[in-house]
Amino acid sequence: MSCTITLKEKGLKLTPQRRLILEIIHDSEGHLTAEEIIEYVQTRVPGVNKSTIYRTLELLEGLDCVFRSEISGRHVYHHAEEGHHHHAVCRSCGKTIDCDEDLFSSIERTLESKFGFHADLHHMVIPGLCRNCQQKVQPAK
Amino acid sequence: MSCTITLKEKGLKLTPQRRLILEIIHDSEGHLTAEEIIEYVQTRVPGVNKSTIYRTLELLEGLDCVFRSEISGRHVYHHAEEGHHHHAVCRSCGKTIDCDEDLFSSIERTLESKFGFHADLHHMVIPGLCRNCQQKVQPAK
DNA sequence: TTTCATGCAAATGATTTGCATAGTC
DNA sequence: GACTATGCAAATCATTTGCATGAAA
Repeated sequence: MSCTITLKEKGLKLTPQRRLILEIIHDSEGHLTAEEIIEYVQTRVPGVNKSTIYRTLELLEGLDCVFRSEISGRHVYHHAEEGHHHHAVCRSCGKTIDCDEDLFSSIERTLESKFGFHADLHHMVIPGLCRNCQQKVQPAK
Repeated sequence: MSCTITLKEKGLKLTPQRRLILEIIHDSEGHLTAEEIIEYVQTRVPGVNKSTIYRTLELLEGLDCVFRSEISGRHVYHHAEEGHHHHAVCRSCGKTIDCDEDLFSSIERTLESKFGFHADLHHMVIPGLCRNCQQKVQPAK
């Protein structure tokens, strides 16, 4: 993994905890919330502390090994090798659809030319309803 | 204000606190964070409690008197009469540019036809850099 | 005079931080 | 052995909640 090399180059240590966290993010397609990562880490190796995981994630983000974004205030991570892209997330079932990086590029161009605003639309989370959940009856509650 | 009528119709009470909060949201163009609203309310009437303000905002959202969205985990409100629209927010100076409601409509169409995904892109917050801040030298830190 | 709303204080929940100890290089 | 990383516990910070009191209708 390129990340382990990056760690070494920076004089940072490759601890078992960091290996494990890297491995988990690496093996998952799509994004993981910080909580999911904590859960998976602790399932495999009980006793690893939350703080360690948060600190590692912050570190890896700084090294551009993982990208971080936010879904309703929570941190969400995916590994950098996936490249930038967007997620359409179903608010009913949670299913995620990965979308192309340039989905928003026309909007970036519009904002640039209209307002001179340089938008960062690199890893958007798009809320909505997936095909299946649209078909379910939506109770008026 | 239509909101006060809505309150009465629902058998809800029009208290001074609610009046004030409505007035503040109404008088501001653009969005306000919950914290800003709390600050403005307490400047005008010291002693109004945070919980009251949060509860009122929640209530007003339920009545569709205000719209709520999120900027980096924080609640952000604007009054409903402005209609749906989007904000391009400069991450350097905080300046906000209001954008047209249908800025994202082509993306909505793309997601719909490609994946059958029904996106809710009603009140997006678009991070980026405004014209002025792009011109400032970006120190490498 | 009966709901509904407020204030207060305490709870929440994700994330962060200080500090002593332990592990990597 | 030096310096970094970890675990633990306590601190944050925005938001929420329970409950007794107070105010609209």
